[in-house]
Amino acid sequence: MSNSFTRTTKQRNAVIEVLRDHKGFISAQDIHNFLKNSASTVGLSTVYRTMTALTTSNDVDVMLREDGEALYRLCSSVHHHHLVCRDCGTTIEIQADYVEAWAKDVSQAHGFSDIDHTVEIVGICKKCKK
Amino acid sequence: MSNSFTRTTKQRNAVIEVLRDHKGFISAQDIHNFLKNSASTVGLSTVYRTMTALTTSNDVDVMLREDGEALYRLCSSVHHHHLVCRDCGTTIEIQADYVEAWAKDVSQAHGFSDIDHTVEIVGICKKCKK
DNA sequence: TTGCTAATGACAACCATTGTCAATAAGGAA
DNA sequence: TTCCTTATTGACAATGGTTGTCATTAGCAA
Repeated sequence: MSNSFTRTTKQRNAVIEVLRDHKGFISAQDIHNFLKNSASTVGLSTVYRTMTALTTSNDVDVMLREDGEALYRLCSSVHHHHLVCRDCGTTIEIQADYVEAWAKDVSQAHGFSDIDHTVEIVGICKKCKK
Repeated sequence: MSNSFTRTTKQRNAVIEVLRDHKGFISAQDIHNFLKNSASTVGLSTVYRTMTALTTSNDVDVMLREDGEALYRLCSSVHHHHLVCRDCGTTIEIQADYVEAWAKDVSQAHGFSDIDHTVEIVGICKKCKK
């Protein structure tokens, strides 16, 4: 955790706690709702601010759902992609050097520079298949 | 164009015209603004309705910008990915059988089924590099 | 304990998108 | 061509996620 907070607060810890306990991606709204029904309430603004900070420091990954809502997840800091269950949200991090190389090659071949890429695979996991 | 409209209207033609003339992705709001300053005004609701229909019929690709706003683009109907210029929006369609196969392999290896995947490469094109 | 100020939270503001509904117009029938 | 049915439109309201505002609160260093 290499975030850029200058102070430690219980609110932030509560948010990070939720992220830790939650396997898979979760929205800011859901984090807020979850905490509402718990001992430590945290304001919605604070949840958003915390997510922005954690995103900037690369402690969480962001993913956009089809309707545009942002989903967050604690993650390893090395570059990776996701295999996400459409049903339960369970997420597996994937590393794929070949895909990285491919993205680089393709873009260079077309004269593109300063490349960034997104690779997400969404499906139904074994558990939800039943 | 295999859309599911039961009638032809000038509004819809105007929207499709804009998509034709625009190289790269464009938002519904921008299509609306563009038409506002032209001969044929089209209501915002109609733009959205048209985009929804064209998306359903697979005549346009949708892409979500970082802020969650949806961007649209006329496209070939075969499955493909995009190489997009962050600056001018110019888009190149990419086909990559290897990546398809990889996505399938990885997900099967983890017990996932009913797979869908997204691959987007964003960078700066040659023209904008200057 | 005190003081500075980062951080919080309630609420308003923003803005893309969707819903509503009366008015309009496409296009087949007569 | 004219009439009629109804798909489509457009102005406007409503929704909902996200960001901005600002007075109040609370880390934490001295």
